[in-house]
Amino acid sequence: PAPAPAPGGVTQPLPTTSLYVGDLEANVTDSQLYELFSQAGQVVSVRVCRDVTSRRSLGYAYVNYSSPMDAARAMEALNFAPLNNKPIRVMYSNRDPSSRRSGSANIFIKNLDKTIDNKTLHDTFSAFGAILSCKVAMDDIGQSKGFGFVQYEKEESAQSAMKSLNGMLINDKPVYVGPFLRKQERDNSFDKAKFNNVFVKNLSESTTKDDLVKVFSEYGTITSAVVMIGMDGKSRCFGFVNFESPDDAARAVEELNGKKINDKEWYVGRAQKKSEREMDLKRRFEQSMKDAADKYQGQNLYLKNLDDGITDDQLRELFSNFGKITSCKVISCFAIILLLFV
DNA sequence: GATGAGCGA
Repeated sequence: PAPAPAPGGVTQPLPTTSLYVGDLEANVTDSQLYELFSQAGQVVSVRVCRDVTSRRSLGYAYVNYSSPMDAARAMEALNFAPLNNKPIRVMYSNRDPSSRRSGSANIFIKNLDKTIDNKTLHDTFSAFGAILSCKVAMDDIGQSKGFGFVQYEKEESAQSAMKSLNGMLINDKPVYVGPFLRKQERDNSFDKAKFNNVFVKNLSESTTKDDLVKVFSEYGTITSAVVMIGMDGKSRCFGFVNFESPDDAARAVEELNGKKINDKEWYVGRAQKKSEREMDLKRRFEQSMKDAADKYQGQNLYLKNLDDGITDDQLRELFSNFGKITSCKVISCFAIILLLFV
């Protein structure tokens, strides 16, 4: 039996004769495990852990040897061996849950070639230090999903694996190797993502670049500011302000968004990258196409690839000879208008 | 494109 967690955060040496066997298929039995693990040496005991009342398998087991050599041999030989067609995962038993909880030295790998299996992943990543646990994510028929996980014993192994392998070609595919993050942590880090460039819209037509500079420089040093101007030379009533410091940009957004200036309620937010903006526009466009198709099937025309400066009125005039127009709207200056004929 | 599961008698 493994020792209980040591008090006071003292690190216990790993017990070298007790193995934890995880990822068990639900029907795997003690005797199957006994038979398999006996190949590596004299097994002292085997137990599939089960729910106390339902007796259903919890999907993991312990296998104990008397000789550390046998246990080591079993780890090496039987890790990822299939039982009931599912690869088992073998590690030393460690009853101290702290490293599991902290998730330290845990890395994530994606864009893996589908031919890379558990063993290959293990062999590739064990060059950087001792691995506690490793696996390729598989679908229900045992095909690689193209990503996987490695948890090292030591943080420095994880760091050097990330540094050395991120972006490297494995079987001709450049792999991503980065820290493992739970979904929530990923979402949070996106929220806190730093930005310098601020987008401001709903400006009054008379608001100039100098006005923007005046207002925004309250919050920090500005490296550039612009009010976007249409073909007609008039303000398009939006602009961008770039800050030297992301903290200042965040503060400006925080304090200026929704503020009334010259009778206009400004929208102030993080400026989207071009790709983000295009995605957004595309989504909105597809939605408005759907809505319009539902409402006015057969009566509307769609135009795309319009010049930025085209207005509702210009289009209405252009199409007016062909019938009565009930509505004519440029949905986004970048792509689309929708015309409705009766 | 993708971010598991996980420690007993």
